[in-house]
Amino acid sequence: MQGVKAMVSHLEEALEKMKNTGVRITPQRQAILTYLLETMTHPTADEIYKALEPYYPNMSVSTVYNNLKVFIEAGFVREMTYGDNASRFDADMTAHYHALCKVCGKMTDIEYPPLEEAVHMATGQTGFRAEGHRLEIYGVCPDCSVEK
Amino acid sequence: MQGVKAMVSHLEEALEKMKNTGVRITPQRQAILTYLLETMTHPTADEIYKALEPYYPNMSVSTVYNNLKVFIEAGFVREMTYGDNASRFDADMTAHYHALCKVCGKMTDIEYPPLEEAVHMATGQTGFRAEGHRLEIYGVCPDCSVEK
DNA sequence: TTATTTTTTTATAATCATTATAAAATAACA
DNA sequence: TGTTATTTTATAATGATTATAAAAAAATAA
Repeated sequence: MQGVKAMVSHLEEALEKMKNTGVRITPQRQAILTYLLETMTHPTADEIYKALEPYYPNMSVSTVYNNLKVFIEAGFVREMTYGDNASRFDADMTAHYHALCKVCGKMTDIEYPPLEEAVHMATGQTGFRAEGHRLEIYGVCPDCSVEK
Repeated sequence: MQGVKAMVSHLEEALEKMKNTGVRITPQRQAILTYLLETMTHPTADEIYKALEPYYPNMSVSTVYNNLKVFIEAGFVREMTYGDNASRFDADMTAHYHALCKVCGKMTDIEYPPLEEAVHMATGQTGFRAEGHRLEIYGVCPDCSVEK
């Protein structure tokens, strides 16, 4: 949870960085970024769009998507992807985790002792009743590291 | 990595359990499950469909989806979801993890020391060059635990 | 300032994974 | 064998995201 002060400075920092890298600071961009910094709910693109629609009556959903991509590339925003790839299925029900290659999309098993402690701490902290968890490493697989 | 022996027994076990719970063992079901047990590539629904198409020329994609759901409910298969929900965006770039409520969809922050060790071990094991990682707890949030 | 160029936004259509629906096929059971 | 329940198929619908092209806005040059 970040305070108002940190939030404002994050906004200023972001605007500064955008200015320096030649990315225009449009009203829509400022609104989307401000909304993301203000809200704690990890909104979807559509939620952002709906929240800003009253203030920007003819803003397009594309604008939200386009600018989210800009922010992600600039490192201001992080995406938790659930929507742009197909689900993958695994018949190995033993406890294990996965590494995903961002180049070729390959998914590799990781053998690692279950993160009981982390899960326990998380449930205590959030009050969640945990039914499962996933750890995923994102990066480049050895095959894709070779070339280039 | 599971051996052929374990695989066969998993198949038999699954077929047995299906028989006991009144789920019919159709050729398509057996083919999908066998393929999932044989392959190590964590295939998508479409990959499964394409792999089995030559042998079952008029099988439908729906059949793949339907039966994957059956297997998941029976506990034979696990789904790594990337495709049935919208992405969520977070402007808090500090290292933290998330808990997701399967009832209301709410996403809650978890403060936890970064899993450096797990990531390090994973990169050593897989040869991946890691650029990031995610830990997610799945379960029911306190609000949704109350009612029912 | 005005004209020109570049970037951004908008509106709309296209794509892709997934789900819903209903008819046809199959299997179980009486 | 006839009847019922389940499963498969084919097709359409949905929903998130991306692509495209024209319009608008901002930056730059003259």
